[in-house]
Amino acid sequence: MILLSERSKKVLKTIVKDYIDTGEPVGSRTVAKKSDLNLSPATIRNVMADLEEMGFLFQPHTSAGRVPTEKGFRFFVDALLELKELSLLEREEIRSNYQGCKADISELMRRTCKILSAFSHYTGIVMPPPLQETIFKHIEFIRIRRNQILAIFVASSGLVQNRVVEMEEDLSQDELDKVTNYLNDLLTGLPLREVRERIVEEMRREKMAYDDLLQKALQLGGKALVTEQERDLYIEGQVNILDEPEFADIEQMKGLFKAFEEKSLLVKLLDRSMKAEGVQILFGSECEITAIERCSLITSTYGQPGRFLGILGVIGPVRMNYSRVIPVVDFTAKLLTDILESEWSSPL
DNA sequence: TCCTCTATTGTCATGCGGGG
DNA sequence: CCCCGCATGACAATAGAGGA
Repeated sequence: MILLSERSKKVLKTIVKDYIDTGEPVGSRTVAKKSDLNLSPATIRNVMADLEEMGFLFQPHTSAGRVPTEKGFRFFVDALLELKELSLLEREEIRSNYQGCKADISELMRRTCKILSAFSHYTGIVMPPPLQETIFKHIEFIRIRRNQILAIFVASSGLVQNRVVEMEEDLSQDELDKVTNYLNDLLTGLPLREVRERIVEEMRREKMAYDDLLQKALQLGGKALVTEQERDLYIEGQVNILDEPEFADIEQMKGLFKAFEEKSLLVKLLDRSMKAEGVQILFGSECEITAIERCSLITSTYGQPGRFLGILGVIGPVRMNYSRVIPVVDFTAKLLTDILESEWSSPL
């Protein structure tokens, strides 16, 4: 923990706040006026020089004011930030956004993402619960053309997933209906992570019975349901970031949008944040992704402690209104947890 | 391209108050 | 009474912005 005098803290706080408001470097005169310290600009300058030496501030050029560094922001959010509680009205407003989508998990995720983006005015991201944890409810196969079958999987959560499966051998729709019935009998009620074992086990047994169709059914089920751990990511409100002057540079912006597009990097980053409970803040370079190094990421896990289902958050400029966005992320995560606990985990 | 204007800085001499 | 630390106002230096 870094030790700073009360005065230095106040100066730093004033600078960070002002910088968040204006986006402009902050000069000693401004600090002298805006802080409740009754000191002259020359005195503030000395403090600012100290803070710069310690790495909390930096100067874009000699005749400019100071801008907080990442370290400055980090100290600000860790030690100086006063959170502004969401008003009752805002809470109600957020809650009302969930009306009527509780059965469908992808809709739930999409709305959560929209809420995050709308209430923060930045970019919302939500990583849904891993498919592995969902419970098998129903599967349906439809023949599209020779060797190609559309698999429609419905989880008890309401999640629906479509996938096109290639089969070496052709199956008629009639056969597929039998396959459908067989698999539904076999798998209903199982969490997806147990489906693989069940299929393997069943294949071994069916081999003994030499039932060709059932063999194929199991093969098909395996292809449709057993997936590598791919995780989807919902992103909403990318455009909001364009309003920020920091991203006026075209190259910067391109990189940022590319990062939004290939989600795998973000997924990795979010996975890392899954380890800790509650609200977390990562600044630019801490994210270890060059494209978003001018951004910061506020996340929170959702689900019960010890059994997190996923993670959600907001990406915005480092110069972000933390006192507002942190409560939005926190509240949304808790609300989503409640919704999932009451609707989603209940059997069928 | 160059010049002027403006904002901000660092530094320095000065003054003030407390402790020895 | 002197010394020390600290706050302050004055001032020159510097660099970006904007106009000719």
